[in-house]
Amino acid sequence: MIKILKYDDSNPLSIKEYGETLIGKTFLDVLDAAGIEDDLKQGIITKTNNPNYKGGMGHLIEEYHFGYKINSDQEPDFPKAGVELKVTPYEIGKKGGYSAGERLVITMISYQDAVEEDYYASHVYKKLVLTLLVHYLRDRTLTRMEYPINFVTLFSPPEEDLKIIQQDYEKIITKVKEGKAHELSEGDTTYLGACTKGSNSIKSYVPQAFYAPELKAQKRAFCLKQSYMTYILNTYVRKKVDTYESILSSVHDIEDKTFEELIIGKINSHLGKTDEQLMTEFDVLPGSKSFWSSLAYRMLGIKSNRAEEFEKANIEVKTIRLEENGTLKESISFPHLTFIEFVQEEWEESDFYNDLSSKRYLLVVFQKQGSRNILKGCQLWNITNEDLDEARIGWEMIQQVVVQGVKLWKKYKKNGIDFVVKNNFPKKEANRIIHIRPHTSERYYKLSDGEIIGNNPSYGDELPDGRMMLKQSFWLNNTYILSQLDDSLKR
DNA sequence: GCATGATCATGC
DNA sequence: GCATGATCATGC
Repeated sequence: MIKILKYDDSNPLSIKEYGETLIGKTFLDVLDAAGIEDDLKQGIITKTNNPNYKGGMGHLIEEYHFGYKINSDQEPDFPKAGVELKVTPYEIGKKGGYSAGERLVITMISYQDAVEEDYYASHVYKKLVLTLLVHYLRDRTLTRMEYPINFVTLFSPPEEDLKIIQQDYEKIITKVKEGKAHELSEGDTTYLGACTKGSNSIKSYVPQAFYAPELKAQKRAFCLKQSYMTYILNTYVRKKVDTYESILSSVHDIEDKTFEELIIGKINSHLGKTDEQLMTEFDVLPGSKSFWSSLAYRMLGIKSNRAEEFEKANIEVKTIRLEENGTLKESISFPHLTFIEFVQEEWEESDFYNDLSSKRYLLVVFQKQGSRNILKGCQLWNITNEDLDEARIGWEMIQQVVVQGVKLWKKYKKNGIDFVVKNNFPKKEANRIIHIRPHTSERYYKLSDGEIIGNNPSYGDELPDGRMMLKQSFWLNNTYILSQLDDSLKR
């Protein structure tokens, strides 16, 4: 049977226009519109509603709206038009913010074949240079078939982004060529990442057949990072104008150096200056909470404390202040956890894992010298897979304590009146990478005998057994951060 | 000297 | 109202 397509599959605009007829429909509506017979329909619904059928949403649109059979070859979905179709979720947060629900997977990284050296001729480039983005709202109170499709957008990354993506691409294929695919991590790069693929991490390790057959590496795919997709969603899909200042003034800034070199160069051009000198130079007032961060952003040429590229790349600026003797007092905090969710999480799906593995830091290092702080330099840092695995052990130990029931007891101070509430979480030295600690304005506990400590329950977090404990956050150990700094920053 | 529980203070 | 950069106070 020859199927007549309802659009011109060699014309991107025609594909887009036909795609736009999806807007306002749910996945169920799409099936209905396709006139699928009832008995067949029930099977499709069951299959698509199964959360383990990850590609289900996309397959349904390809097959029942656009009317072509899915393929897993590396060409764009509409080869004659050079358009790739991506069906991808977005979410609306508690405060009304829109964010991408997932990273956008482009294509697998092959360990079987030689890498594609020429970026512009690569499958990655062909697939991401022109994409029809179909965004549906992932509202978890509904079944998958009830999710509404609300945006259809023909998207091409801007020139500057394509250049940064090229630099990311080179970085990834270089590691693969060196037989170091096992060292790949999504945090290594700026917009284009090497994300893990395959549900069970043990099973998804395969030999690096072409470049290092004796070494296994986790299966990975090229992807556009979730942070990047969130920016695209808000700027190009929803067309909101609340954009951030850009570090790049044009693509020329990164023609003869990489984006990373550009960033590091901008900071390092101020090497050896004191906080006082920088303060005067950039007219930043001392005493504010954002003082250190402001200095860093001004050195990058940004007037606010947000930069477009950093939002897209999920890069966080952290100023590190070393003591005169070279030690580091502060640890780095993460958002507080929610115990009820925490006890049910698997490491690789956990909030903390997602945060820690996808985040990259621009560490801007100062060292105290007398009453001043001297700029020692900066470093783009993200955690290695090995250290991530060590963090997992710490995380699991903490999780075990919550599962078994945290022990809480009062310890009175010498005055016999004041007390602190102690707990049996693993101590900081129990794990090289992370520890757990509170991070709130006040304390709040509800003990097993019903006694309440504190005034404001919003500082407490419910334990699985109904008691409440002061909200807790994961922290990267100060000693670990210090160990990760380049030697040149510590001298 | 440092870990740990706690809290201050700012700014989104 | 809350998250988070920053810092404190106690006690081992």
